[in-house]
Amino acid sequence: MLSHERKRHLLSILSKTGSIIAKDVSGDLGVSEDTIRRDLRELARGGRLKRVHGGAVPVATANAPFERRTVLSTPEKAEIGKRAASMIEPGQVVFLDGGTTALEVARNIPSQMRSTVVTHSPNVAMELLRLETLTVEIVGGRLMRHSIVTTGAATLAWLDRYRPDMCFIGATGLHPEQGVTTGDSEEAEVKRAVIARSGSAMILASSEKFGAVSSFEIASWAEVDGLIVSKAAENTATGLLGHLNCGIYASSGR
Amino acid sequence: MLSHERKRHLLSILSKTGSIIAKDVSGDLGVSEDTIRRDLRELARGGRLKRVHGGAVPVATANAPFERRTVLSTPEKAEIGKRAASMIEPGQVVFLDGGTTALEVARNIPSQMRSTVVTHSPNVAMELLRLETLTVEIVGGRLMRHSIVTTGAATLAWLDRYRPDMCFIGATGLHPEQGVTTGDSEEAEVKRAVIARSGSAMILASSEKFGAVSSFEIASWAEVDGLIVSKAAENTATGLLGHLNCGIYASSGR
DNA sequence: ACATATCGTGCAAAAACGTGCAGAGTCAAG
DNA sequence: CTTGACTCTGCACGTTTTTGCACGATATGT
Repeated sequence: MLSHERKRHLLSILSKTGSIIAKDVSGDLGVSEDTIRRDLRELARGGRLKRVHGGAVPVATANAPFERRTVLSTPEKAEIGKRAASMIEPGQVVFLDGGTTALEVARNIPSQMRSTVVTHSPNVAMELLRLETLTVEIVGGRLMRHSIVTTGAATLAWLDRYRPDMCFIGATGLHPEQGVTTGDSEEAEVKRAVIARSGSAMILASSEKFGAVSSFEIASWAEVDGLIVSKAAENTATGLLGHLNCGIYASSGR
Repeated sequence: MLSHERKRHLLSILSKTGSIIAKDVSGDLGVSEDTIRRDLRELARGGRLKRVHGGAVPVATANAPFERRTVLSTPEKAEIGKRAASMIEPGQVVFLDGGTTALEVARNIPSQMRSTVVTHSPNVAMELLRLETLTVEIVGGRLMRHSIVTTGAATLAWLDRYRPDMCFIGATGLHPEQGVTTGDSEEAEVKRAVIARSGSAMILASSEKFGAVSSFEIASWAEVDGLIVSKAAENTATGLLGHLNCGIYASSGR
């Protein structure tokens, strides 16, 4: 057995069982403990594992950069996400906005779904990679630190290439007279542009946005095709916005 | 038996069993060990395999199923990342590739750095958001599931808008004669395009890539301005690639 | 604190290595 | 057909790497 092979075997044991006991391995491989110890020392020098008395353990998993921003997600948002995801048909091209609710949409797309999702949010895109049969496209541009979406002239120019069947857009204000609004002008521009190019426009509407108005208009109600709300918020939504020519799609509950 | 035939046989053994032991093969084929060793040396020179004491193993790249997940980041990559990050000057526009080593570059950029980083990898972009004073831009396109970068015609078209001062590019093969290579043609195209548009091109070179050749060329050595390596790998790098007109930038150690 | 297991280092034998060289085979020009 | 240049292969020889063992030092557990 080649020494290189032996080292690979050691790393493989480590990743499978989480630890190495020098004596056991030396028996299994039919070489002396000294040899195993030497191998372990060299691997440790290369930082591939951590040497301990009696054997070795995996190197400290201090680097867990994932989930660096533990997104606060509420049950309501998850419910909306599930309802929105259920509207996606195979073969469609769908635009998905950024934000926590849109992330919930991504999380609830059924596996094996065969369609194309376009997004301008890197963390939504990362979440979508979970789905093996999905085509994911990212719209580039300058990345906004707070909302984790791309915006700006570049993003707008890029968007011009897409004509999605449907889009799911987040908003911070949903007011019967003031329309759909959000708090950042750049983001509002992107959302406007997406809605203008989409076959149908769905707003992800968590209940705390009802009746609120933010500084920048995304769309009037005439431009919006549907509102996705939780079951608990259905009545409130209908009371406030039901007279508008805009479908209200409520989740069936948990 | 012809030497060419023998070499094919060697490669076939390698792909089947994952390693070659010179003595065994020489016995099976009825030729001397010297001949096998010569063959192995030549194949290694061409980057088709990696020579080790006692025989040969596959060149360290794509076909390592279990290492893919476990070896997310090694100390060597972190070291390279730190060295690369230290080369970024305030005010510069820098392109950062995708991949684990590039991610380490992102992690090691000092806070308060005022420059612009362009990347086609959403997870690198997410990491860069840590830096409050940095401007981050994403190059859009179709997202590759495996490598987590965007590629394709859209990405290439978009790249045309950038002229970075410097770029940091990952690769899976670094061979004195075969140049810089990687395992996916779409990714190779993007890397090529970036290098062509950058003031200077730096390759993130972890040691297991030395002497390896992958299927698609990224650049010849003439097009590359520098190689970033760990301290431990500096001598190997100089020995193998030092004669090329290409700077070797070693980290100062941990 | 003491017994036991494990560790690191120095050392020597064995295995594998690279290199130079010579014989055998190949091929093309004369 | 002969000759000479060339390549491929195996062998000899000195060098390097790997490996197992001995021995004193260090860590672990009761």
